[in-house]
Amino acid sequence: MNGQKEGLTIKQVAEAAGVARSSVSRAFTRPEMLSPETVKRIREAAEKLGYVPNQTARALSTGRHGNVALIVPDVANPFFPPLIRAAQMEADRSDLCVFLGNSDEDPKQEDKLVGRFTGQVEGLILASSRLSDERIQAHAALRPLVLINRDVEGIPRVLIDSGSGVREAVAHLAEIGHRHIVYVSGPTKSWSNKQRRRAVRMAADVLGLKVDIVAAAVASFEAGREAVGSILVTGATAAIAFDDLTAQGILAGLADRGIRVPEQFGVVGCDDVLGAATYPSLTTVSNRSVEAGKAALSLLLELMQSQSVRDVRYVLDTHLVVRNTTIGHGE
Amino acid sequence: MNGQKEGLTIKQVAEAAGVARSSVSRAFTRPEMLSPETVKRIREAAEKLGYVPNQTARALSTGRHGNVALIVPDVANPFFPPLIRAAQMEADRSDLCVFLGNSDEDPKQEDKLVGRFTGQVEGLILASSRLSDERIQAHAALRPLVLINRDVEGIPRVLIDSGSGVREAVAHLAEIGHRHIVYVSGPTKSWSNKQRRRAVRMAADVLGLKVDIVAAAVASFEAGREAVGSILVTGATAAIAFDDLTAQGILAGLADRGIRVPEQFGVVGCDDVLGAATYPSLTTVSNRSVEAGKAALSLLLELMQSQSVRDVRYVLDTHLVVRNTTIGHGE
DNA sequence: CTGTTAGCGCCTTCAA
DNA sequence: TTGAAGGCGCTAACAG
Repeated sequence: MNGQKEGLTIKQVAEAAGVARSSVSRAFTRPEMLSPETVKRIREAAEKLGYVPNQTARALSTGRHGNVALIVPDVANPFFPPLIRAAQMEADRSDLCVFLGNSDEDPKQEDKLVGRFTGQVEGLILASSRLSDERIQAHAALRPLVLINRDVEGIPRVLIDSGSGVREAVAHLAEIGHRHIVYVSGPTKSWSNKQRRRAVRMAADVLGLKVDIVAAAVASFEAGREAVGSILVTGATAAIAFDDLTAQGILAGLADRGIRVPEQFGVVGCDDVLGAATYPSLTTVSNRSVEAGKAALSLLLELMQSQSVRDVRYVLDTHLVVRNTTIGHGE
Repeated sequence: MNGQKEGLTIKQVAEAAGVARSSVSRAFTRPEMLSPETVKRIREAAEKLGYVPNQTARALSTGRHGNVALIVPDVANPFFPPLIRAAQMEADRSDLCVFLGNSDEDPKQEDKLVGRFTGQVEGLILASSRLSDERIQAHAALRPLVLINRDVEGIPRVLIDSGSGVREAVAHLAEIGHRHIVYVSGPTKSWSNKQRRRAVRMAADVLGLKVDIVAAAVASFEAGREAVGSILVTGATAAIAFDDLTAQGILAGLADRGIRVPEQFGVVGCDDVLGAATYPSLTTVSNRSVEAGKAALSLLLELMQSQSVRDVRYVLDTHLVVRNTTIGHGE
């Protein structure tokens, strides 16, 4: 079974089955146009020979390749793999092959990849694109194109709203008695960081909590650990970190000073990248990246079918996942 | 710039430049066959029109697609993203597009993916393949094929030898005073698991350590946590886990029981998937997955060029990364 | 150096 | 329902 062979074409199958080449073609693409028995005969002959239709020839003739491309800034950033996987699985259900591109956070590289893919795909997904609005629009004019976490008017997009989860986090902290918290910010230019910081500010205002901002130059374990000094001098009793990695760093810095979590200090991460796989397990904001990947691919499929370029803006809200860095086991 | 257009072929470029279609083709694929000025003229005409060669047509005619495929069991398994990224970057240097496949740990699915890709790629890489030797050999007969972490004779392969790092781990534990350790095993059918278990056994024998094997049904945080009971009854004072996730689970289970790490019990992980980003940071065995991805792609490139099917077996050794779950900060 | 001429393997009108 | 023929866009001999 599945003994594919080289250089095997419809021609040999046609001869073996005693039909014309066009019938062989139809037996695979439009069996309803042929009598059931002819289809059967052809399929059997094909099977016996180990014939497999040549995708490339098919694509050249129809313009349909059955391929899509997904480009991300960094495959190794733990935020993306689940998203990639979800998109993959969804593509699989439609028998599509997916090209993966790694832009390395570089607009030039991303542009190059799009160009390289565009000739052999029916559509693309750009996740957290680093491209300018203009370039995105230019590419979208050529092929169906869906954006993830990038808000360009007129281009179908899937947005993860971390604001909703962050607001829940603030409410949760208020509820368990915190009156003064700090937000440990990430990259200042990041869209997500701005969104999160603003959400913390607004929610804290509404609930009458005092909030300070502490900057962690970059989003990393070490940055979080080093920020602990600044965090503690504010007098706050809990911190919401830009992401989980930073939060883990804060946990380490706290442990260095013998401060117990969650009894003496509460910590909340963002993106739920570690799951429950740390100890103590991190209270964090869910990321919905799986849904985002799946939704983006579904959207792309729709786009590919009906060329109508509707202006879709699909927003996924997030929620707080309470684990053990804000409330102890017993409560 | 880069204003690609649909339905633009060599024909229009040929007319615009006043040459034959074959010259246009040559201007792009073999400029050295044309006079420099002709090349220039053609290229300018192409540029002005926004012409981009059609990859599909080219592939049909030459049999070369410029695509490769990489199939992994689970994109979201943190072991793979760095590997994928490395392969990607390497492919990029040769202007290759890479298809990514997720077999979902399922041989059938993997076989399906290979079949779907095989028609439009020049070669494939199978990472931790779940396929039978026979299927792998069948596929390798059709196209250049490189294996990662799978040892099939006659098929070029890149192997990460966790054995060397595991031996270092055992030596390290012996050196800091442990006399009785346990290996917490992962999936029994896994090649890596067998390799690691054997390495522990052998190294322990050589050093005169007592070693017990405790099975964690699957490799996961929860499995590790639940294994702690069985671990403790053996009387061992340290554990080497199949992977980092399991090790984290063990850490959690130990903490549940108030057992301090590393003072009362030592823990070593495998694969260095978390980096130093946990607290206490995990002593573990490096994974070399980046090198593996890069090497696999280089190997594939060689294979694709010289059809000589040499029996390459490229082994990457690993090393122990000592952090804080075996030795405290002070030492 | 450059033009002419066949295909690559398949799909798809158009007739029969 | 089936066959014949042309073409998708490009490359690769073969001439000139």
